Amino acid sequence: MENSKYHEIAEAAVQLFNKKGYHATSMQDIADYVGLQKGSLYHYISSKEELLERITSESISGFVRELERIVKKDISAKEKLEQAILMHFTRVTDNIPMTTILLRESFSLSDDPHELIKKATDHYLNLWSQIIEEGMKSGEFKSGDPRIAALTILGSCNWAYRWYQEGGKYENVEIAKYVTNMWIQGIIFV
Amino acid sequence: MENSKYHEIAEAAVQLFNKKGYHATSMQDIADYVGLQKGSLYHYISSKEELLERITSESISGFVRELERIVKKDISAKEKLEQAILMHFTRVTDNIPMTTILLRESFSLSDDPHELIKKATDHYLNLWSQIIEEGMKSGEFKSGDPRIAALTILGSCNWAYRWYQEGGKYENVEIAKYVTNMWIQGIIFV
Amino acid sequence: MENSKYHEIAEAAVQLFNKKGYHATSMQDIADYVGLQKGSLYHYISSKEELLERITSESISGFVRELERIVKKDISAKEKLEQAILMHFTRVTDNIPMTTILLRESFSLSDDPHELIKKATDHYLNLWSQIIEEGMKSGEFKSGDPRIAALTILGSCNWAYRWYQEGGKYENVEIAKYVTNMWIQGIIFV
Amino acid sequence: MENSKYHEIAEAAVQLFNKKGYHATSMQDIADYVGLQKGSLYHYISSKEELLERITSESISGFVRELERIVKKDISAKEKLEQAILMHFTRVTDNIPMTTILLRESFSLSDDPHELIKKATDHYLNLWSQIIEEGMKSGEFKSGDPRIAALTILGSCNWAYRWYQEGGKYENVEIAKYVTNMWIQGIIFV
DNA sequence: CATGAATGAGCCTTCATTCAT
DNA sequence: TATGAATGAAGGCTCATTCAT
Repeated sequence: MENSKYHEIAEAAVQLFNKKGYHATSMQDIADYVGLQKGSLYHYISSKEELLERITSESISGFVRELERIVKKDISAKEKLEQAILMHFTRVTDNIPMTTILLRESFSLSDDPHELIKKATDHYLNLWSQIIEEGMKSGEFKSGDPRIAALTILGSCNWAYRWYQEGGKYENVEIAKYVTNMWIQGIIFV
Repeated sequence: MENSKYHEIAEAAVQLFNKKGYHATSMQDIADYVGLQKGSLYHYISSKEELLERITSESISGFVRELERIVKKDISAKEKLEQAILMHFTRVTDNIPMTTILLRESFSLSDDPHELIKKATDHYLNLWSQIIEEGMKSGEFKSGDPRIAALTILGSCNWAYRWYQEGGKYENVEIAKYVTNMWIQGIIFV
Repeated sequence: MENSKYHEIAEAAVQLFNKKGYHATSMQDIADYVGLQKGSLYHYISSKEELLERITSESISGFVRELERIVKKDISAKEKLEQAILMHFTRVTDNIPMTTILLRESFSLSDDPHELIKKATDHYLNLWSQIIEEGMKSGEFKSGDPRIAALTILGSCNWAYRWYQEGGKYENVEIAKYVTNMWIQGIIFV
Repeated sequence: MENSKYHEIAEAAVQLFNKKGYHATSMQDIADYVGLQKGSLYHYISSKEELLERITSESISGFVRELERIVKKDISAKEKLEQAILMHFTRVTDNIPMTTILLRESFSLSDDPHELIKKATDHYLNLWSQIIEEGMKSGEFKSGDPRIAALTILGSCNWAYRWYQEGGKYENVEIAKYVTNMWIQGIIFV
């Protein structure tokens, strides 16, 4: 209850950073959005960059948390990959504004916080690679470079932050399944 | 020879926009990079935004030009798709700075030039969809939504602007072939 | 009390625009005058031009307001003309800086605010013409073109912004009466 | 013939200073007008201000020259005044751009050249005052302050630079005569 | 808590002028 | 003469942040 004002501000930042970009959003914009004077924002946050830090780190943490859960499961690599793609794609598309900020704006962080995001992202990538490597070793997947495979799959899902629109022809889960299928079986008929 | 100063400036912009981002790059930065006073830049360009316009539109034009060449060829849809992926991936990775600016900064353009980029991008996407639709109709490809397939494949290649590094373990062409393979045949053993 | 800073700024602008001209006055000059940083001025105004707009429109409004009062009176055209000349001349000379800005700088406004000033000025001229036409119709005044007569009389008074100096040989009201007399009776002995 | 380029430049300055104002006119504007590069202008002039100096001093000189001719004539003060008003009004209206610059922009000159214009203007005013004083002494004119009378008459004529338009209802000479009449006889029926 | 005045650094851009060619 | 590259100072304005009230 007490933090509610902070969350209003963070939500304003999410919406505005998403829409206009981090640099193009002013503290004035945020203050207007929540109905405060811009000086008052500093009772809740310590800087504009802190907002970006929190948004991006919350965003990446969510991805990591979910993937860790999947990795730990006692299922085949193929099933893990299916679930990972499904999770990642729906998470991107369920939360376009935050994901957009994570993917497009985190490089605007200054060195230290940027490093934190990069580390989390790296960890996330490692979890992906692990799944794929597991499948390659077990013979489920064709052999190849697990890291590059992971990056490629991730890229294909991440990109959705640029094109997916709610209320379009398909639900995001449908698309997620389609994408999963493309990855698992390829696009060509055997 | 005569335009050389303009090209120096444009090149400086490419490097700096890539490294620091469009908003975080000042005209002073560009001037320092080329060894002029910042006022002097305006003999060669009319505004900072014009630089961004030129860089992004040159970048997208290159992709379009190459893809149009492929689309026109008298080869199977599968071959077109292979060539398209190869072309797109290598173009992204051969020219990381420009592609980064196209993909990350073009949304900082103001409305009119932004619209131009969006139109060109749309056209590019249509060409991709066309190839895929062709393959679906001919029975080469599994049926599905061509546009979503195109966006997914594109995303997987675009993302390389974030992770590909020259001088790494593999040449970009090798990776491009690997990615093509994953898309064509899937990641799973039959 | 609360607006006092805005008024200080406006007053500074009046003094400086009068003395140096609108273009030759910088925001720095104004800031120095009121003892603020130039960026701080923008808490009170939205642009340099806005200052000019307000000054000029306030100035012309005063003239219009006073003349409307005179026009409505139930007195002869001759008396109205006398009062109008007296009012206009003393208003010009009581407030040289503002009038100077109105007369010398309003053409520096951009199109839309300039149009507003021109409309108000036109209205003011029409009121003058009305008085004169009235006198011509009633036979008080020699017949002629009322608009040109009005412009000529106005010019003779306006010009005082260039030469009248407080503390000179005569009070402005004395001069105003003299000017009125010249207009009413001419300069020649009958 | 050789000076023709200089005169082109001066003419461009007259047109542009009149239309946009001295400060709002750039050397680039002038260069464009005459079809040179702005650097090339400096083969003909030494500075932007010099242009303003020449234009204003040429303008005031013309007025002085003409009035001196009138003052020297062996005619009555009344006739001199009539001729002076006619001359001044037609000169203003025959050459609106130059007169506009003289009347509106000469205060933008820096101290020394400004002083020259002020001296010439003062001399011009003295000639007017002389005529009027002569008439007052001879009993032709009502007695009063000759300088103030002169300034008032001048103002009424000068103002025409703001409102007179060629091709309007009346020729400027007609208006000049009307103005003369108003001054000589007053606006009221006896 | 909230305000809003104030800061000070920085931004993009303009411009009169100079000068080597 | 004419060019056009280059300067360097200045201009109006924005903005994240601070702080007394």
